[in-house]
Amino acid sequence: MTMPDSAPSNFIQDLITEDIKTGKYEGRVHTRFPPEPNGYLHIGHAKSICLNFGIAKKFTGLCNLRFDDTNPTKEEVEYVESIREDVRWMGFDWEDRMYFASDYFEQMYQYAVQLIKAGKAYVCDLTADEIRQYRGTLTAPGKESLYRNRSVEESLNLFERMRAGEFPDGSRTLRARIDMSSGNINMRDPVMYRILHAEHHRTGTKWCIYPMYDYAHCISDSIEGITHSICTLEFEDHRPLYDWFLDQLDIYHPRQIEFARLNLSYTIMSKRKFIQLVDGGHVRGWDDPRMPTISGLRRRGYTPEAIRNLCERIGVAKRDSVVDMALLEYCIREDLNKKARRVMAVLKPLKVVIINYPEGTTEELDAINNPEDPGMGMRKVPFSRVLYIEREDFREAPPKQFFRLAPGREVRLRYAYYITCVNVVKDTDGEITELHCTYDPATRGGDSPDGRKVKATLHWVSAAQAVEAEVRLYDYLFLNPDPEEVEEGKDFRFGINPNSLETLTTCKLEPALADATPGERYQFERTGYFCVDTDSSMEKPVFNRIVTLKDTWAKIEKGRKEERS
RNA sequence: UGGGGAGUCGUCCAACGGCAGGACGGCAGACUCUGGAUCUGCUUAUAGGGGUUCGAAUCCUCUCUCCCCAGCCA
Repeated sequence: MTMPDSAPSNFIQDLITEDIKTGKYEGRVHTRFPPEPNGYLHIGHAKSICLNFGIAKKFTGLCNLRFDDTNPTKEEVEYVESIREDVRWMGFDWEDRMYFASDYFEQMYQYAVQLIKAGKAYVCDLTADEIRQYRGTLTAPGKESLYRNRSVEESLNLFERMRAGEFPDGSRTLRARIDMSSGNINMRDPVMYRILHAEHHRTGTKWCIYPMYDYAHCISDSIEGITHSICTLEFEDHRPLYDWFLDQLDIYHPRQIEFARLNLSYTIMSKRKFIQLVDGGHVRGWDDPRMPTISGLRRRGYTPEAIRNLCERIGVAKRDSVVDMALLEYCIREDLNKKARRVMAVLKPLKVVIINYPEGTTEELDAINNPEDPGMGMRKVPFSRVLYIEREDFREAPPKQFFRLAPGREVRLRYAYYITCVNVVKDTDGEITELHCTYDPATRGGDSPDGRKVKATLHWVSAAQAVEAEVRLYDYLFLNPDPEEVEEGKDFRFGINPNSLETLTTCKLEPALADATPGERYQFERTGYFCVDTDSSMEKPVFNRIVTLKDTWAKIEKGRKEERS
């Protein structure tokens, strides 16, 4: 795994460096990645993963994987499995340090008893509704619960019986006794434990009371000897509570540091909305290649290297920000440019007959597998009288700056010959069905001995040997860079891109692709990077377009279209 | 109108009292058997007003704007 030392520093590293200098935590650095196993990880989590594991590595410290599983009604083993897989795939190793907050339930219970004894916590019989009313508002202080001053003995007794299962869900809570008039609502006697007669994916039915995040998280960090507990901005005003519990308990006290979560243009990053996309049939599942989930990106063909690189490039700060999707695309192109084998594939085929090429003849031409890496070698590509080229590569009436094939024009077929279009064949509807071209035998391999130049080089596939395939072209899931920005009264689904998936079923691939296996990535020359989908089979290969190549001509055309409208 | 945060190129991140810099994007150009890659150049920013200072993005002050918080979710 590479995490170059050139990785730019950030304010968190600065704080840690300072802590090391002053001898806080004896110079140790120990972080954790603490997902709740209630859904699949997305690229926003990737930022946190890279940050936490990256910092540990940079300071030769450790990073734990810890599941924050304090809410049995939402959490499932299925998610812990997928999270483990995703973190591992991202290239990080927690070694033997995979923990669960639920591992610490007994200790948390004991600490809670301790807080009750110290008069710092009490059992409250208010209903959820009453608690809400008593909490006050953003501008008005709260009211103290009438149970706030009940005796330590009574609270102790009640808390014990809560654990024993004597009370129904929601009937009582354990609350911290802090300050109902605090400007910080989190400090208005927050709930520490609630009664939940629910089966937990790890502890089964052992518990019917479960700790709340604020109480569980700081204690988990403390138990694991975490030095720097890195979380997102919305927890900033929970920090006083984090500190309060640890101070009251007088136990080892990590430092919480908050950073801005990742947002990406043209996509969303919320579990709730992912579910709406999946349930609404807008995507095919959590691992749909259009989803910003790690599993979606993986299926799409993104590499861990590219995602890690993105995380490094975007930096870490406290300001809310939206990273341009173009940067993610840059990262995957950069990675795949070095690694992906080049191959020819015609997505939207147009038949070409080389009328002066002998019938029934096939020859093998040499092609380079990766011009960026000569070590990847060469391959043979069959050439014959009938070929396919890309429909887009021919224009009967070529516009200005269109260099590709047109009537009477000569272009190069990559690694093959120069050809000239001599005739356009159409059907009764006027649709072009095939092209007749002549080739120049002297240009075999793609160079002309007389030194004449052509302005375009086209990719092509020999018809007789072509492999048929399905190719899925993806576009952004949303039309607007900010999916939240929709018409008054409409929700984010109104902005879904209806054309985020285009399925092509008649694609022609060069025979080298016949035995491509799921997960393999290729560059289809001139069109983009593609990855063999998990739906793929020998009978019917399926490819996902990971990202297009930069396309100057497409940009020119797009510019013209916009000028006209 | 309570509390907590944040404001630097279009976007993201630097600059920690001393020439506002990098990356992506965009725009030009060079090169090219991928209109790819590569290379070169250009473009554009310190929210606003006061103050301190030889010197302010940075320190002080006032104002403005944006984000988060009223789950027995995390």
